[in-house]
Amino acid sequence: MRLVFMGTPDFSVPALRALVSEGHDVVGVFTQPDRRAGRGKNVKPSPVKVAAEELGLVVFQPEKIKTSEGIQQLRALAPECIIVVAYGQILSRDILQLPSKGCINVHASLLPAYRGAAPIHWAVMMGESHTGVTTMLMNEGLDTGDMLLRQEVLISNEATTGEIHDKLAVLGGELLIDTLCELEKGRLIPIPQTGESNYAPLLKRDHEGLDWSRRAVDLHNQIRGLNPWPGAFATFRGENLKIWRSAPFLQTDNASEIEAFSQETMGEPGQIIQVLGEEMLVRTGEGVLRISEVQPAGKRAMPARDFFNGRHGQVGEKLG
RNA sequence: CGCGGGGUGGAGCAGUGGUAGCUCGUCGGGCUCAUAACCCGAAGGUCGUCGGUUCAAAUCCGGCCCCCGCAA
Repeated sequence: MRLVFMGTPDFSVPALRALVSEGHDVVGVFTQPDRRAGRGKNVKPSPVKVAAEELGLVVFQPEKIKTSEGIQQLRALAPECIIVVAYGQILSRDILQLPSKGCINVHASLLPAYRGAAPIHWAVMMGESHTGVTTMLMNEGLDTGDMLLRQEVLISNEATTGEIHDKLAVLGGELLIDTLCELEKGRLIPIPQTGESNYAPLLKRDHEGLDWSRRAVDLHNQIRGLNPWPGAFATFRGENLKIWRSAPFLQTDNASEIEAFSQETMGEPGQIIQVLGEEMLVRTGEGVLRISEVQPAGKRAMPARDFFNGRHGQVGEKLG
């Protein structure tokens, strides 16, 4: 089938590669323009652009695809179907109607849950036990089109957004191939999205701060949900401190730790109860959080104990 | 030239001109029913790199390499 692919970040790359290796005719790839990004503000191509060029595909990077120029480029390619995987631009009605077989989107959630820009982050942060990928026929709403196929995955209690992201990126590619296969056979039955939906908005700075009066489990979900990007942070002696790895304290843990747990009644949320092994034990609004990996500004990530040692930390000091 | 922090024994840090120190770890010994707790002792560093200033540099000056936070 004659396809146009639209995508931008790492998440989109496995899908693009899958299309090519399955022999689909990808006649053009649309991705966001190169932007100044990172330290030093150097211009960087998107991951999709890098992959597309490596695969020898033609790349288009309109600033706004819905302008007449973008639409003309697209029309000239005469795609039968447009595949969209995290492109980052809204497709207007005339674009949606351009391909005869419609526009298919791969979205990283089990729709209608977690529509929007950051579905994986939010699913992990909310402590969901599972999530998945869904393919759908795009319409003008935000992730509201009729669903085609879906694939579920489990989110373990320790899983990070990064791990789920990588898993879903690959599964998304596979699901896309299946979807196209069924589409060609005319066997797809679009299913309207019904039931409760919610949104997973773009992450903002205030989603990253840790509030120690929350429950240890919730804090842990937030921490792994923001790993490896952008990272949850607390403060120590007024300086920002990213918290990368944690675990809520469990009663099944060993005896010496239960002793620590008993001290929970003493101290306030955010207070460092003690340092055990590589971990700092911190009192929260409910339960104790074990913090194992942190990163001060300007430094690389390190075991919590090393951080504590280097600062000559005192038990009883508080994280903000 | 976007803003900024940093490269010091295995780890994390202190140390702004006069032969390097702290916490942890490691090794040996002791205490203990026991311990990641406590006590005693020990090993381990060309202070990122190249060059300059100086009687003398981790500390001052210049070049280079590398790591990271913010912002995007």
